[in-house]
Amino acid sequence: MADRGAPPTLGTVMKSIRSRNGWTLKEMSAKSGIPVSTLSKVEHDRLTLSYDKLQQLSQRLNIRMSDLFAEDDEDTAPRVTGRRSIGTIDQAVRVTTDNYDYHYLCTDLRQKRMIPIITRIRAHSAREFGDLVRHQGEEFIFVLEGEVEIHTEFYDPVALKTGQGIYLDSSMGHAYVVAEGYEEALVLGVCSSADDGLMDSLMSLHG
Amino acid sequence: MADRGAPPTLGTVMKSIRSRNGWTLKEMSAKSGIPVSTLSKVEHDRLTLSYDKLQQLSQRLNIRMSDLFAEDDEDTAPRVTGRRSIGTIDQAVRVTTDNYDYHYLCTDLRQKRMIPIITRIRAHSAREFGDLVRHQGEEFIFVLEGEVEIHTEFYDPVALKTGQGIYLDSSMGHAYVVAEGYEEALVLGVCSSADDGLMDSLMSLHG
DNA sequence: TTGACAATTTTCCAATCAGGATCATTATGT
DNA sequence: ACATAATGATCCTGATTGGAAAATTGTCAA
Repeated sequence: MADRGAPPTLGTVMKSIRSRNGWTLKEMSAKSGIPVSTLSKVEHDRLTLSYDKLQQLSQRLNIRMSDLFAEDDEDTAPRVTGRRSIGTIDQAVRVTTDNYDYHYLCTDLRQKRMIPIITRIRAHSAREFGDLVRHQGEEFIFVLEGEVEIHTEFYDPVALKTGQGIYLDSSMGHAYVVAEGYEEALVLGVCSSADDGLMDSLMSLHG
Repeated sequence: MADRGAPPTLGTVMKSIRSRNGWTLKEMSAKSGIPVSTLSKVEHDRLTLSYDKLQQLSQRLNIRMSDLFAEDDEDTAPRVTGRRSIGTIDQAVRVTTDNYDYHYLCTDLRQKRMIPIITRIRAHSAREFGDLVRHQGEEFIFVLEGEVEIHTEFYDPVALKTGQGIYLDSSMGHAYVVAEGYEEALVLGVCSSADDGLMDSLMSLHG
């Protein structure tokens, strides 16, 4: 049944969690370590919880954060099948760092499983690049122009010509630099997981 | 990045989100609607946020709750820990269908989250192509050579030139055909792997 | 049905903290 | 020196926690 207008508050969610498990406020209080009075107030929307309490709740009650915040429940949210986004480099969201020049594609599409990024590489040596980069997830890099040298934590450096690609575990330290004899190189990268890029350490380390 | 003992506070998380996107506090403030002073305090762990602010943040910044709370998400954990695979078109696993000529890259790497495929397109019209294709997951297609016409279930056809890409929900019917005036087209596709059943459905539909 | 009586829930209150505005200070880069 | 970014220091209103006291609800025997 359609998710009728009722905007699910934290109180609603908490109450449903509690009754679903047949707990009294006292029991829930014991399990969560949050006083009965507070729980009561939350359930009546006279109060919400702050970060620490939410975390405490999620941990002690063994529930996921996404359960506390009303996110699409496959029961209530009619899965909109059919989204798409066209990505061109000049419509891309551009982010510049010392080593890279990122062009995030299709940023209008949220919550995607993969992040496509066109990247211009500037560094010409591992030394110039600096520390290897690590982040969550996996990535696939495909060379569009020039030639790229892939440095990783556990392998010897390897060169990729235009038209070649590499797939790697992003949590393994890695760095892409322009190969000998080239000024620049352009690659298409696709990163798995968490929306909106995972290039955190890139930016913080080399921004 | 190894999940070293560092206790992931809200401040830590927020800071990494911010630097990952290359935002200043001011920019992040504008995007999120939360004052700079508050953001600064949060990042320095002199403050946390309460339910409504967290929700506001997650909505305005288009990030998921699970990103705000650093919970190891199996969604983001690499399945190919510390591994890599180089993919060239001539080492690819080739699969031929009526409409496409697939070159599966990096097939030596199992259990990956994404499947990179170089595809040569032969069909020149939706009619010639036949029924639209549907399968689980999402895909990003990038045009390497020629020009491609993207037909989908819910959108008008659109043409992609070399260097352009499209990201779409694969469960929406789709078909790629060569655009007018071109003999063939070559695209790089990356499919989110829901895992490996993909190859089967592709092959059964067009084999 | 009524009157204990206990369990559960809600209200009340005090201490603390979140949230925001403003000004001062310290880099950093132009 | 100048603009921008980041941080710190106040100050203030309103929200949050949590303990304890009231109110509600449920149970059961007479």
